[in-house]
Parts: sequence; C-alpha cells; structure tokens
Amino acid sequence: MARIEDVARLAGVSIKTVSRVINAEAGVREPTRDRVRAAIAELGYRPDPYARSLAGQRSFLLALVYGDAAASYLMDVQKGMLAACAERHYAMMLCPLDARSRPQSASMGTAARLQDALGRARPDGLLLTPPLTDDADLHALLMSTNQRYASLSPWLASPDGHEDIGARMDDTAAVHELVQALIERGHRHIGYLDGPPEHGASHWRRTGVLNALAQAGLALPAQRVAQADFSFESALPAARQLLDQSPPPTAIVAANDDMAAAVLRVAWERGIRVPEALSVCGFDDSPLSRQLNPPLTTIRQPTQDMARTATLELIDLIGGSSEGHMHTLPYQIQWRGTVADAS
Amino acid sequence: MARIEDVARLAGVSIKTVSRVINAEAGVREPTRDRVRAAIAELGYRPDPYARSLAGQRSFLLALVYGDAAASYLMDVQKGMLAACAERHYAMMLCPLDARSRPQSASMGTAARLQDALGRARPDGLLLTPPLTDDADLHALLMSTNQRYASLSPWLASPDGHEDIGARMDDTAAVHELVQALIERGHRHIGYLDGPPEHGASHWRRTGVLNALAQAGLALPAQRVAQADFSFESALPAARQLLDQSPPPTAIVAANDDMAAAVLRVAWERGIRVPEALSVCGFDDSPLSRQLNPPLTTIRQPTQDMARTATLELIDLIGGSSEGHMHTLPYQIQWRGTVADAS
DNA sequence: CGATATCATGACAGCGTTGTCAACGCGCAC
DNA sequence: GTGCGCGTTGACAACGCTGTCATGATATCG
Repeated sequence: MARIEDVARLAGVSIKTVSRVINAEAGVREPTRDRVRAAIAELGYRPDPYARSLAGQRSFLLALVYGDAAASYLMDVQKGMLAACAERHYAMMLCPLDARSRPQSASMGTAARLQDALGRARPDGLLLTPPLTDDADLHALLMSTNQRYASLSPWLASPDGHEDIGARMDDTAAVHELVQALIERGHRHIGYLDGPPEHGASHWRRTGVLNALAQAGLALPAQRVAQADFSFESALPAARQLLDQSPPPTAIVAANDDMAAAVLRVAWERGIRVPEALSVCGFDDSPLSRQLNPPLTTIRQPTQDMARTATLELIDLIGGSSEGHMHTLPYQIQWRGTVADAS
Repeated sequence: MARIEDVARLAGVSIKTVSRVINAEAGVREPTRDRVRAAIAELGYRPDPYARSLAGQRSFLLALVYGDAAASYLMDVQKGMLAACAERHYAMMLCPLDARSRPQSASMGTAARLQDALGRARPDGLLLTPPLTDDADLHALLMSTNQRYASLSPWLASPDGHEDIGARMDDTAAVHELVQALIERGHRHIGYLDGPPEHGASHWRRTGVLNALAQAGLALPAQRVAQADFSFESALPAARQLLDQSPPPTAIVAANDDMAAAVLRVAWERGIRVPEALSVCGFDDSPLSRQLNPPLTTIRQPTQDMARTATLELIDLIGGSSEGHMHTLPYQIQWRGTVADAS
C-alpha cells in the first residue's frame, strides 16, 4: 500500500505538500497541486484513515445512535445519513443503545452504554433518533463531554436555553390537519391510539388530535384514548379496548402505522368493514401501510430527508461552518383506502 | 483524556505492560495485572482506537456490506452482527453498495464502489449479504486484496475449490417441505412467484418447489411461474398473471413475504377469499407477515442468528483461530392463516 | 552450586499522518 | 541596491499506541 512518502517522492515535493493537497488546504500552487494529484492517481494512493485520525484529532466518522425503533423508520434514517456521509466523505457507524443488542450491559443506563460504545471508536459527531432525543441523561453526557450531536426530533423536556440541532417535522400540525379532515367528513366519535406518554412523538401527535377536536368544539373523552408502545402486538388489546366502547368510534387515529395495522387486524377479526364502518389512520407512511388491505391512510414523514439534513447540519457544526440549526421539513398526508365519510 | 502513559505511571509499570493488560496478552503476573486494572479504572482510561489501529495494523472494525435488501431483513442482519461485535469488542460500520446511497458513483460497479468505501475506513473484515454474495467481481476484489470476509449465503456460481465462510440456511429444503405440505393438503395447481434468476435465493427456493412437485409426480408448467424482483410493487403484475391462468392456482408460493403480500393484495382486489379459495405462502417471516390479514404462512429464516454466527466466524478467521466454516442454521415453517386444504 | 532455561518487564523504534514553524524565493517600495 | 512582506514549501516533532528485542529476575537441572 502506497504511503504519503511515496507520493511525495514521485511528485518531487515534501510529504507536507501532499498532505496539503489531500486536505484541500490553501497555499499550494496549481502546477504543484496537479503534479501531486497525478502522483496520487498513479499510485492509487489512499491516505490511511487511522494515521489521519491520530495526527489530526478527527476521525471523519459519524455515529448513528438509536434505541428501539421500527425497522423501516431506522432504515430510512440510515439511508439519509449515509447519503450525507457519502457527500461529505464521512464514514458511518452504528451505535444501538437498546438492551437486546448488548445483553451483558442490560443493567447500564443509556448514557453509560453510549459512553462505553464511544470508547471503541471515536466519531466526530452523533445523530440521535427518537425516543433517545428525550433522554435527559444522554443530553447531559453529550454536553458535558462537549460532543457534537444532532437530533431527529426536538427534546421534549429540554431545559430553558437549550437549542436543538438537526431536523424535525411538525407532528402536531400534521395530525391536526388529518383529524380536521376526518371531522369534515362527518366523524364525531374519533378514537386515538397513543404511544408511551414520555415520548415526544406521542405528545406532539396527541396534541394535534386535541387541537383539531377542540377547534371543532369536540372533546376527547378518556374512553376514546388507548395507549400502547408503538408496537403491533401491544396495540392489539388497546385497539380492542377502543372498539369495545359504545357508541364505537367511527374513526381511529393511531400514533404510528404498526398500531394502525393492529386496529385493522381487530376490525378484520370482528368483521368490521374498513373503511365503510370504520376509518383508520396511521403515521409514518411505512412500506407496511401500502401493503395492507385496504392500504392505510397515513402521514408521510420525510425521514430520509430529515436524516440527511440533520447529518449535513452536524457535519457543518463539526467543521465550524454553522452554529447549528433545527430544520423543519414538510409532511404530507397520504390519503389511501382506510378512510371514508362517517355513515 | 488519560493516556497509556498516565496509567503506567499510576500503576508503577511501563506503558508496554499496560498495553499487555489491555490486550489480554500473556506474560503479566496477576498482582501486576490487578494494579494496572485498578489504575485504568481510576483514570477512566480508554485506549485511543486510532493509535491502536495505526500501531497494531488492525482496527477492531467490521463492515456490513449490502445492496438492495428488505428493511426488516437488513435490520435483523444488523442486530445479529451488532450482537457479535458487542461480544467481541468490535465496532461496526455500514457499507451500502446500492446506487441510491451514493448517487455520484452510480456509474461504478459494485467492486469499485466497495474499494472506494474501504479507503475511508479500513475494517478488519467484511460481512456480505445477499444478493452481493453472488457478485463475482466482489469476490474477486476481496480475494485479490486478501480481505477477510464472511457471507450470509453461499456463492451461487462459486468456482471450484472455493470454500464459503459464514452462515446459511437450507432454502431448498424449507421450500420443499412447505410445498410438500401443500400437496398433502390437496393442492395440485401450485403457482410460484420467483425472484430474479441470478439471485441464489431465487435459485434455491425454486429448486425446492421443483423438487417437491417432482417427488409427487407433478410438473411446474411455465404459466404457473411468474417473476418479479422481490419487491411488493414488482410482484403485483406477476401475481395478476398467475391468477389469470385457467384453471387458476389453488395455492401460490412466493419467494419472499413482500411478494406474497402482493398476491394477497391482488386476491383482495378481486374478491378471491384467502385461504378458502387461495392459499398463499411467503418466505422470511418478516413483521409484515404477522400484520397482514389473514396472517401469512411463511418460512422463518433465523436471520439474526445467522448474522451473529457468521460474524463470530469472521472474527475467528481474522484472529486466526479458525480457517473459516459455513454454518447451516435451522429454518422453521410458520403455519398461519393463509393456507387451507384445496377445495 | 553454577549454568541454563524461562518468565516478567521495560526501553525504544516505529505506524502514517498533520501541525508548527522556519526557510526560501520573489516582487515591490523606497 | 537594500529591505520588507507575502506566498509557497519543507523539516521535524508530535499523535498514542504496539512490536521487537534486550534485560533482569526467578526457576530448573545436573
């Protein structure tokens, strides 16, 4: 494998000049630069990333930090982040903080597990995905160690003066718009299938339901709300509970697609026709939503774009060319086969 | 941040001895080892991974190399690989080779893209997932650069003398068993929804169908086979094509769950009742298969275990404690609601 | 009891880059 | 002609570890 020294010899310059060319630093005359580039190409030289990291105090490595999340969501996050990494010549590593991936550390908190993982490879920055964006210990650790990081969702209970960095979408507005449309189509008995209350996602989406109902002069009685943990299985009993009420809801909004699928399952089991007798809405626009029968009405979250945007923001933050912003990306309601006028 | 020198001073030993303790090398007396460990704990010392990589010529980094694959499958692969990495103190990076993640390199072949990616971070070993396991250029590149790697599926067209390393399952036997059971339940008109012919997965699964039919004295006429690319969308026209034949098939086996979902969609559109009028089977046991209505009969692939096993094998290969084996893990047929006796 | 083998430990030279700072060459002003 | 400043380049010391090999201490053996 060629080293920088070989390139320098071939180009007839010092290794420092080669280093300058590699790092696109100023102060190298164009002809010299060209000679060096030619030498690099001829030798097929690739700078050793470890030597670079050691000497330069930066690794060109970003880590994706995540807990338990739906496969399709996480996959989109990875794609977006990888796209940004490819654009800026960064590499990307995975840093799962859920207990299952690291059985031996089940007793540690998320912050401790993160610290442990960061010892093994030292990324220049981190991208946090929900629900970890609501983990106060994690924020505290990252801020105290002066780690650069971006988030894919604002910190729900962030202290005063904290500025989120990354990208988000307006969950509340999206759900508001969705529920408003349901109301316009005649629905008055609308059920809501919520996620864990400590998750920002649950909070913002629930707020959207409440706002839309309140605006129409409607209330959300306790028996029209059920709670689960965003998983299909956990949502089955919750969906049954909602459908057991009388009068039954004519529409159910779930905080994500997996839970909406559970509503569809229960309706199928009971012979309740969707959308004729029951409208169902999800959130995420996962592949699942298109594969269900009938296809699910849901809110498209621009997950890939958000991840890419947040990652670029993170890279700029690391490079010092930005102080860090939180970008808000547009959602889109996907009207599909699970919604009809209230009968 | 503490360095090895600080630990050495505190423990009253040389840095080399600390290095020995960190790397669990032999030749350090137990009391000394304890003093060093205590010093490490007291300082909260974490060896710098880049210095380690530079000096030691190894990175404790593994890369997952993949092309286009279903989200849930890839997620399981990641989980299994991450579990193995955590056990052995390796870090893991992602190396997607599909064109979308690296738009600017759309014109490069997979081998060239891999080479490009390997320049950015130099993993000690790679894990290849299908369908890249069938990419001859990739194998050639890896073997010529003497890279260690393992695969999650054998190389379909491997040259003589090539020994696959990693983990697999017996696709052919699984599908054989599944189709045999369909035949026993009275099905005689069985359709098969195939994947791309150049994929090993397509080949082995199709072979399973053929074997089972042949064993029962049945043939697989051309009009009972349709082809798609493993995606839901691509399988919709293929499913229609199968159901347009007369007599229509009483059962359709798809080469994966997404394509089986497409069969369910078309049946739903046409009012064909599943399983009463049509039995449907998938392959993968993805979350989707459980969320469809009715839930899909499918073959459980122990993806996570396979990935973990293959990764451990890879690590042993890197460490020289194994010459590399291909492990075969057991499958399991998940009988669910989409199969009934032929009417 | 001395010679030799074995074990535990340390000194020191890399590993392949980047950062710092000095040196050099050249043009321009006085 | 001399001096100054700027743009360009290079020498060399880090960066924080591991590998090699020498050294001293201890155990083994005849």
